[in-house]
Amino acid sequence: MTTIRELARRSGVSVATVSRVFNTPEVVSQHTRQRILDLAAEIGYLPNGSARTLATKKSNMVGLVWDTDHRRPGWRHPFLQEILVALKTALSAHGLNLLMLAGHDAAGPDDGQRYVRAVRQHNLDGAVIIDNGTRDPAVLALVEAQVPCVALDLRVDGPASTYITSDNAGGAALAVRHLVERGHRRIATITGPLRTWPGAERLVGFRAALAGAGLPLADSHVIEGDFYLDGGHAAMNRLLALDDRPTAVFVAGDEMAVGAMRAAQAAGLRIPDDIAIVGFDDIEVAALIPPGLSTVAQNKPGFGTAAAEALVAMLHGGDDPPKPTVLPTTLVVRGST
Amino acid sequence: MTTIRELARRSGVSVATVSRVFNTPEVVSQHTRQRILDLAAEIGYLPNGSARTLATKKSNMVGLVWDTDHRRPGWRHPFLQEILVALKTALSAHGLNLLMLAGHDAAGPDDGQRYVRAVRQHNLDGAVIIDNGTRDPAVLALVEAQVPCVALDLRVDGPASTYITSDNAGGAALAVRHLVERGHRRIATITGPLRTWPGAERLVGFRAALAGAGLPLADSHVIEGDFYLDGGHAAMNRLLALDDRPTAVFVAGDEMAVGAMRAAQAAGLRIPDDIAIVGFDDIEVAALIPPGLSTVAQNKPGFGTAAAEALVAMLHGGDDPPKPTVLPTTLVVRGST
DNA sequence: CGGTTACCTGAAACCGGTTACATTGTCGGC
DNA sequence: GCCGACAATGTAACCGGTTTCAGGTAACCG
Repeated sequence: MTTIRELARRSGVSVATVSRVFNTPEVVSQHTRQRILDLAAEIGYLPNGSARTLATKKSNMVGLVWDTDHRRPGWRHPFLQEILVALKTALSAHGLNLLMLAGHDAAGPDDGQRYVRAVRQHNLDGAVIIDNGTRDPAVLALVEAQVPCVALDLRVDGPASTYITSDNAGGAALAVRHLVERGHRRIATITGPLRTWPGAERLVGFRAALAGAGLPLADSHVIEGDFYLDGGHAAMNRLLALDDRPTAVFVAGDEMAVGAMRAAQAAGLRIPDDIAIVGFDDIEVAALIPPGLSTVAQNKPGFGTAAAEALVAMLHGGDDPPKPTVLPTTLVVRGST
Repeated sequence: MTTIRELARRSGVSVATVSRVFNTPEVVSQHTRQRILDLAAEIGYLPNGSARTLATKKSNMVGLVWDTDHRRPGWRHPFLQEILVALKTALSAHGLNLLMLAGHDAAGPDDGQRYVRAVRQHNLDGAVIIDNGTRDPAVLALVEAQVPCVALDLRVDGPASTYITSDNAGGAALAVRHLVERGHRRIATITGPLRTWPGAERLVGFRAALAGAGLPLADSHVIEGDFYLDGGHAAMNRLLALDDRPTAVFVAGDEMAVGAMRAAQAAGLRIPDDIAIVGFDDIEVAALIPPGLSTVAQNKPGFGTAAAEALVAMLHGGDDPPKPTVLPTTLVVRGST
């Protein structure tokens, strides 16, 4: 484990000069710089990150806040992996690493300050928050503490935070217009949890698009779901039991949509002839389950890259946080409509 | 940002005593300890992780090596999310955090030492490696550098490393015995990439179980796949074109199995009557795609918890690395057999 | 009552970097 | 020939902890 003093000694300069070679190379003469770099490569010198962080208070690490929903043990994010890949790639291009922060199951006190504590303790430069639908006070504490934050699918608002989200309302409208074009007039919806931003926005877009098409919407045709398969299944059963059963359903999440399709099929209905279904997300199963789920696709890697860019902008820029990013959605038509 | 000196000053003791309160509380008198702890809580003192790491050379962070396969942009791990949840939970119970290391797409030189560099630079205590099928030299360099490592589904061998894997051979045998019980005699297989440990082992188990049942295996009935949907599709088409077409196929990965099912269905075959299929993994789609994919289920969270335990054992234990963990597999029977 | 011993605490060196400030040497201009 | 500007480097304080070593006090013992 060679240190900076060792390298300085061997190259006959002071530690300050060596330090400058790595931090402000332009101020050290071409000649000594090259000599030091060569020697560094030869003896395999690596600056110690902790020492550097201690001195500069910058760690080049950002926290990843992604906690499970303790009320829902089996909770899965529909496309966490795609986000993570894109996020990691985009961050590491800027020399940033991702530290996964311990959630509510961590050791130690859980007073709603756990993320703030982690950030302070590790000198994290910022954080990326992946919403899990629980209104976790620890997350809010993070934006309140003015840690540079970018949240995914969670609307946060603070002097050092911004968020990334899909065009949820627009996507819902795409779905509605598609169904209207197919001739549907009685269109219902199974929403996400309305306390979540995507859940709420997709319903807003749905309502607006229906109104825009001059179509009525019965209260019974709006059922709040939970983004889970079973929830979609149950919600669809309630819709099917109605006297004025809809001919089409916009389901605000693919997982639920799959559950809804199964409920419809179990009830002996044919898709799309007896009932059409449009989902949201475009997860892998959507293409695989017969007759194919038409759905509103989200730009999954876009979340990761946009989050990274926004965060880097905050870290380097310094001034106001970037405006929220709204990722466009696209309609993917398959057999269910 | 209160420091240890500040806390020491305010509580009228030396920094050494404060430090001891947090590290070796038993050596400081009950009375002063309590006083310091109270004051610490009151003014919100948090030990600085970087300073601590600098002094102790322990960071309480472990690296997560999980890189994408650059030859396969869309590559997804079949159950990364389950592993991550379990891993994170189990590690944080021991006060350990997970640092996601930048892969081949990182900034800086890529000479096969990138993970070793990252470990040294951040003083990581160890690493968890999730195999991606590429024989990445940077991963091997990590175990060679004797960084405490535990690998998932990758057989590594070193004085400071161990691995976790499913009982791949046993699982394959479960599948074969199940098919034999159903009366099948001509059983083929679509394997994973044979350079991967699961790919190779599942074939070994398959062969052994067939032999154990006294059944022959034609060379043409073994097709090497790639764990991808399209690969499974193509491989199945090759099997279907054979003169002695098998009546059952053991497909060594669910993703491929789904592709295989679609190929069979596209060829007008009925599942399971014309051809039976057993997969491996038990991913979510397996239950959703009609008629339901019978499959060998892996203990997905088990990978994460076992990895955490093995790593903790290495970090605390100090002596020989723990024996490799082999997680039991179970057969899940659905409509495809 | 003197000498151990055990227990608690403090002083100071150290971990490996960064950086404000001081120093040295060169060069151009007058 | 002197002065100021500038470029290159060195000195040393500092970041916030941990830990070795030594010192002081009280209890215990014969």
